[in-house]
Amino acid sequence: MALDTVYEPQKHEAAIYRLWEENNLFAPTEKGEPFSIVLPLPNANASLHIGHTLMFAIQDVMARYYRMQGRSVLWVPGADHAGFETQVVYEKQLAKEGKSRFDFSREELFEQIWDFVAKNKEVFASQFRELGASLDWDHFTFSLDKKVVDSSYKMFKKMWDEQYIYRGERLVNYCTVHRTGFADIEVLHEDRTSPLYYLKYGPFELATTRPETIYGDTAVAVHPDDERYKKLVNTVVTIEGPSGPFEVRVVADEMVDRTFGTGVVKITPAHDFNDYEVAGRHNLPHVRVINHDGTMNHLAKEFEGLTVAKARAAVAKKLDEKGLLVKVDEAYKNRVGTCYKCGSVIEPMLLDQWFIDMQKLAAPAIRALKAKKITFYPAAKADQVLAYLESIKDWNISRQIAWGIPIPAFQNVADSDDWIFNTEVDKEELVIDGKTYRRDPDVFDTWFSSSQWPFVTLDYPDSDDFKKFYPNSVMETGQDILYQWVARMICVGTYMTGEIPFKNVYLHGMVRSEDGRKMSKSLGNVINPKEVLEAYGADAIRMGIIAGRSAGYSAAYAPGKIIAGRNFCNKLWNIARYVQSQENTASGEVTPDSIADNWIVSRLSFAQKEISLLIEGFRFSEAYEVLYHFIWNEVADWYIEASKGSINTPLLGYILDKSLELAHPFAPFVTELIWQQRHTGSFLISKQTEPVISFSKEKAQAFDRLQVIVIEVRAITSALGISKVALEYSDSTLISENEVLLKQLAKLGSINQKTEKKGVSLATSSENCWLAIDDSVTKKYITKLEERIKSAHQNVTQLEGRLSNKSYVDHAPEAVVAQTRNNLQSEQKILETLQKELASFV
RNA sequence: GGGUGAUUAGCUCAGUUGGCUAGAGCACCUCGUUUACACCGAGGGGGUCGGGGGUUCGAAUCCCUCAUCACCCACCA
Repeated sequence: MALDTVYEPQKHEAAIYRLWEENNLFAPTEKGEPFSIVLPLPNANASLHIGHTLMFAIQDVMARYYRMQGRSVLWVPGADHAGFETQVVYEKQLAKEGKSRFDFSREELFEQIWDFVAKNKEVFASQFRELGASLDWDHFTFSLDKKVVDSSYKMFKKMWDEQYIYRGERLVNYCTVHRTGFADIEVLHEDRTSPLYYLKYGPFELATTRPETIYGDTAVAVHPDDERYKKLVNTVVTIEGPSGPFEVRVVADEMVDRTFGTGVVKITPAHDFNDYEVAGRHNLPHVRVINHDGTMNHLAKEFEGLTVAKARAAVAKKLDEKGLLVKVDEAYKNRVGTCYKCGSVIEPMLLDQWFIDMQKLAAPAIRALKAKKITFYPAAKADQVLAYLESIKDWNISRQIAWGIPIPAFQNVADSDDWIFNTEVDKEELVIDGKTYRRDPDVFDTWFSSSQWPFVTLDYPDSDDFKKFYPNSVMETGQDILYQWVARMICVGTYMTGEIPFKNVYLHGMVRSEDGRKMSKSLGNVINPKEVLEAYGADAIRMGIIAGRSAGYSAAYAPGKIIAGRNFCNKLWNIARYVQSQENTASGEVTPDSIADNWIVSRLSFAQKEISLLIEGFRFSEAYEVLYHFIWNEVADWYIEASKGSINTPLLGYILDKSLELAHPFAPFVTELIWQQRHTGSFLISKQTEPVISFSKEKAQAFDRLQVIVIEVRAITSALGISKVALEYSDSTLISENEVLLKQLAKLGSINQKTEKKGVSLATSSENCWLAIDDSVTKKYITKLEERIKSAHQNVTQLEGRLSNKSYVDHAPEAVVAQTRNNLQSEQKILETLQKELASFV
């Protein structure tokens, strides 16, 4: 069968994936040490982005590598309902139709989003396949699957019973546009310029960025040691406000910074996190003046119905009119919490929510981390997680949205403190013992379900899968969700199963745009992986995205590396074409014979060991480099070229097969495709790696020495612009025994044994040999020769300097010194030869 | 305000415990159609490893310091 000269991935990739899938080759094997990894579940609301490519490439390299090492590999695919995220995407669609989520009941909305997501799940599952991901599709889990919901309910119940969960009215980060609360970690803090208003406030003057919340003030705070205000502490003072006088208590609290403004703070417990805490310490009432939609309520008197921003300006104006506004610092800079989806200001809002006591939940996780039970790549991330968990605050898990897992809790309509656990969430009301209970309309934070991923996907607690594959071998994910996901999985996994959820965490950085900036739709610098995939193929994009990346670091998307990947596939393809064209004739035993044979087997042996070490050490980019170099520079450039002189067909076939094997984790499609042409009825994906055949070290080293001759001949002939030169030598068995090989590799005209030197000596080889070049041509060589002498001279001087340093000889390890001596000796010999050469010309 | 990281060739980046003359891909220059491959082959140019100081026989690598740029965390009204 004649193969195209250029490899076209588009023609073959889909068929190869189908072949794997139809033969059920992604499923874990019965035997073998388990290796398990769960895919960080992509959001079910969007298609693939370039970051996914990196994630898939790394994880698939591991899955395929360990599968070929005989491990029983389970790689679990999934999709996240991504509650809030997805609802926002869907709301945008509704907006295009002129509708809003508030036009529907939560049940109606849930149904609609369900249909919307079902379509998307199909789309991205097909995209995983296009990248060659060897995921076990039978284990596919969607975060709203029954088993995830059941597990979430079980966990909620356990936490409730064991008092890890409490319900309470707390100040919560709230987006008034999306009308839901968030966890602290979801809030984006932005630098903003906000006017700082200096107000006359009863007997005080104070600075505030929020004059509109004055209607919710229930105290004014000063520092306990502040002499200026000491007399007023614990008194009740009358404040003239925008709509008339009101009374507040003066409290002393350490929180107040005496140097800021006037050292006086108005306390609005219902709308500020600091003030809320002050109120807790001093037993102050909470007065809510802002509605959930971000407008002022009736307590704001004539400002009722205005948005916060409008009310702020209006109240300030009113205060000014009443002579209560002292001054305004327009250039005041502060940090403001914003909604990461719409950018609107997060309003601290008093809400009844479910919270997890994180100090309690994190304690076992902290112990596990301190005991170094989980290894992080990069290692420094372990300390970051630890620091995060040690200062963690309680986790608000209630979300006021439709798209998510309904919270299985019902409240007694007659007694607001009476809550019961019940999973009949399809009912709005339950009547139990004559008492009526109404369902909590909220849903869980998405991360509440996804934090269970390592065990819920394995059907914890009784399944064979769980027993075999938990804890997971590796958690590979983006460093951007270290806290949101990785930290929570460690907490939740340890809490539920009593064991850490995974042994290793490998974090990849972000794929930035070509200019090094963040990729974002608004900047218009997003790379669409689908286009790259279509242009270069999956193998190319996988290798290109892995190349030159190390754990935890973000790096720019580099198209040159994708092209290199594409070229590498073509190289493999053409190596195969060549080998197969030679194989038509003979078959026989695979044994290294010539020095080239032994050399390539020694290089193969080195590459196989090195690649293993690097992959197992999570150094994927370096493993890829070793592979690339072995196949391109050693197999193709040296061994195949050598084979054109004298060929060992069975060994050549073996080298090709082993190359395919080593490359398969990185370039699964092209390697399997070639494999299928060579070995019908067997699959490279499930081939088990065996040790490399044995070879003669002496012969391999002889080839090294032959290479030295070849390299110098090429350099001299290239510099002089001549070809087909005759090589002459005396007393060299290396040359006499390998004339054919040498002639082929160095493109020599002939090789002859002579007794007398006439021509240009080869300086770097220890063999006595020279190129028989005419005197008229050698003249041109003088300049080159002088350059070489200069550089050799520099090397000799440097090495002599090092060796004449007594401290170096005394202190450096013997091997290092010996190496230096060797280098000096060979450099001296080169210098000597070159100088003699020059002398003979002049 | 704290913390972490980065700065290596024109570009994008590697470089495990300090140790051969600091590497790769892309780009660049010269030559080349030879039994796979021009998505190619051979040869070549290009770096005082951000600046300064220190430790050491020896520093891209360890320490200090400065500069620039990222990112993360935090309750400054």
